Amino acid sequence: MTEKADPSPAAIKAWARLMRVSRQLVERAEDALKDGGLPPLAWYDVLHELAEAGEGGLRPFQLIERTLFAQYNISRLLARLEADGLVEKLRVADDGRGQTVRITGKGRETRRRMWAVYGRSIAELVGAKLSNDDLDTLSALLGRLRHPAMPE
Amino acid sequence: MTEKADPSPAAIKAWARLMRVSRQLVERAEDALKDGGLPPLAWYDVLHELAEAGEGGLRPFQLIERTLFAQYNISRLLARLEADGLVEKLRVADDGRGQTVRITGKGRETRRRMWAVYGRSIAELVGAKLSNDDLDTLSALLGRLRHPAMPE
DNA sequence: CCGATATCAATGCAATTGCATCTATATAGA
DNA sequence: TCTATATAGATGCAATTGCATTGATATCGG
Repeated sequence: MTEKADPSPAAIKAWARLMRVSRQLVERAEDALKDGGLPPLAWYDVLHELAEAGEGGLRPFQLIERTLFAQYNISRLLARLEADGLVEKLRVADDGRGQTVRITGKGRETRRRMWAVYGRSIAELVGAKLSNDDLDTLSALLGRLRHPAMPE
Repeated sequence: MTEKADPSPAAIKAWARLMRVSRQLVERAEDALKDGGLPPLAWYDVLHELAEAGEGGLRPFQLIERTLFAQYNISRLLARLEADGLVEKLRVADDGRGQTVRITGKGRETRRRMWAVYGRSIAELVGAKLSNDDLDTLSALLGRLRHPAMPE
């Protein structure tokens, strides 16, 4: 019976805050990267996943699962990263359709330089605003908003 | 001395959740609107502000303050809204540079139809996942992440 | 083995975004 | 008043996004 109910005021407020705050924070993190002459956040997300994945690399569709970017978006983002020499694409033996994407040394270096700025943004924008207990509470609440069957 | 510190694990986790969850939720709300043959969320944001503003309307720069959209973005969004007959632009007497933007009847109607879908998304994606107490806690925590000197 | 269907990834094209700049009016200061 | 600067908003152009589709290989059912 709660199927089509209008949202409660509390839900609307939480939604509005979530939308507004997340946009603000993204914008500020992006600005910090730009000011540092560094690539946008999206590049970091991909480089981060690839760095975690190690030498084995990842298939593009695995990046899609992990980052939530659209397929065409990953396809073109990888093309740009490759053009910049930050990743390399390798034919994969057992699947003629696909490829494996691996981060390069230059890619790791770029990721490190981005993290110096990005990590600082996170520390300032979030770490400095809430105690660790509050941060954990926030993480837990946000975790309950994830779509079912989402990793991490 | 905490100036340039790296972010704590708790901060990183909260940041990651915030980025991921907010993107997921936006995407799902956008999808719901699309499925209903309705305009994107950005239109709702503007129509909502204009509806709240009433007959007096708002100046574009006021919309920029309220919605956080970039100036060029508002400029073109308003052009599209006007082309669709959802808003109208009025010369304003005491400032020859500017204009006042007012929502039309059709604009109000569109906003209503969007809310039927958008509100339901909020109810499902947020209202159904957390108790009102938890929603209030979430709002409070997010509120502490706002950039200083931000409205609502 | 064969055709039907599913999956992986790329891409043409339209719409939107971002950046830098531009026009026009307003305001401040000499 | 006249010039310099600031503010409001629009816009040309490049980059990115979104959508739909395509090409290529894999897999499944018979």
